[in-house]
Amino acid sequence: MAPLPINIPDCTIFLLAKAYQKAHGRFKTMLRPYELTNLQHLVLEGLWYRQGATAADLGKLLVLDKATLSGILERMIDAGWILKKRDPDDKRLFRVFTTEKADKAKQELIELRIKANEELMEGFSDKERAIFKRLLRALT
Amino acid sequence: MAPLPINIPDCTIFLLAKAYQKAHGRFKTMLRPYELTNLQHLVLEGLWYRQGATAADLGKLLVLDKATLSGILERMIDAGWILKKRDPDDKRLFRVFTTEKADKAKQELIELRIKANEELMEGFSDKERAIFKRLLRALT
DNA sequence: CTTATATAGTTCGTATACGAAGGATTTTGT
DNA sequence: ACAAAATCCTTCGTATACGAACTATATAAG
Repeated sequence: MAPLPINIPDCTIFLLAKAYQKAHGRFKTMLRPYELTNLQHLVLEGLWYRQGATAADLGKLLVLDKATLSGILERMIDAGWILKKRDPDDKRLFRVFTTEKADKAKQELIELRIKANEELMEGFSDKERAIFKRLLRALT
Repeated sequence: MAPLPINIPDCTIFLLAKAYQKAHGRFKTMLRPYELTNLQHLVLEGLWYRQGATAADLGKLLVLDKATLSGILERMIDAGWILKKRDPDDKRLFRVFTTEKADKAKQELIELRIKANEELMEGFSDKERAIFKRLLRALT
């Protein structure tokens, strides 16, 4: 019954955490020249997909806590990546838009993410990539 | 050449982040009654595996930044889970040990992690579990 | 045996994460 | 119409993360 010996490297949650940690770290490094963090990049992609989304919309789309998003958006406004505009019809919410600065880097930033994904799975066959994505999706 | 339309849910890095986020959140909830965080639990398992490890050892074993570990160990000492003892032969380092409080909960805590892993992959077949772990391991 | 270098930890600064509480505003139920 | 409930967002508290600078100690080099 004793689940010993303990084998941490065999724990799937641990493996998942470490795979994420590594992928995150690599993309973070790639983003450094742009002075963007991973989440800030994600928010930009979300906005290019849904320009004018509210913070709540972004939270749902990107699966981010609204408290987390609040700080991220603030820093992105300070850095000139995005703009917030109060919705005149519902003064509780505001809508978020990318700035020209962001849009100028759009192609480059999207290609960067694609490249990061490619590098992440460069050792995987097409079949493995498909399985991996399917299993990850099943966990979300 | 234009990589549009953007499809965030198809980005493997995003899927990995969200799968991790969910698994992490679920285990966090399971740990709440013990007043332990995910990383604190991980440190305990690391110590049960390598009692008397130095912070540097733990950092290597658990793939944690030493700066991160520093704060975690401090809070665990305050909560009475672990102890630090200076190494008499090398006064730069100290060795970390679990306390009786931790050891009393050992079986329960290890079983909890096993249960969390089981729940995480309950929808996967044995074959899928093996593939998933193999692919995750390949990323680390 | 000193100086140069390497290693162990801490501390600082910045950026997530997220539960919980709070303020503003809108919608609902009667 | 109006109090109650729901929604949007901010703020606070705590816990990661991690690069960089710093202190203390140990080891290597000449």
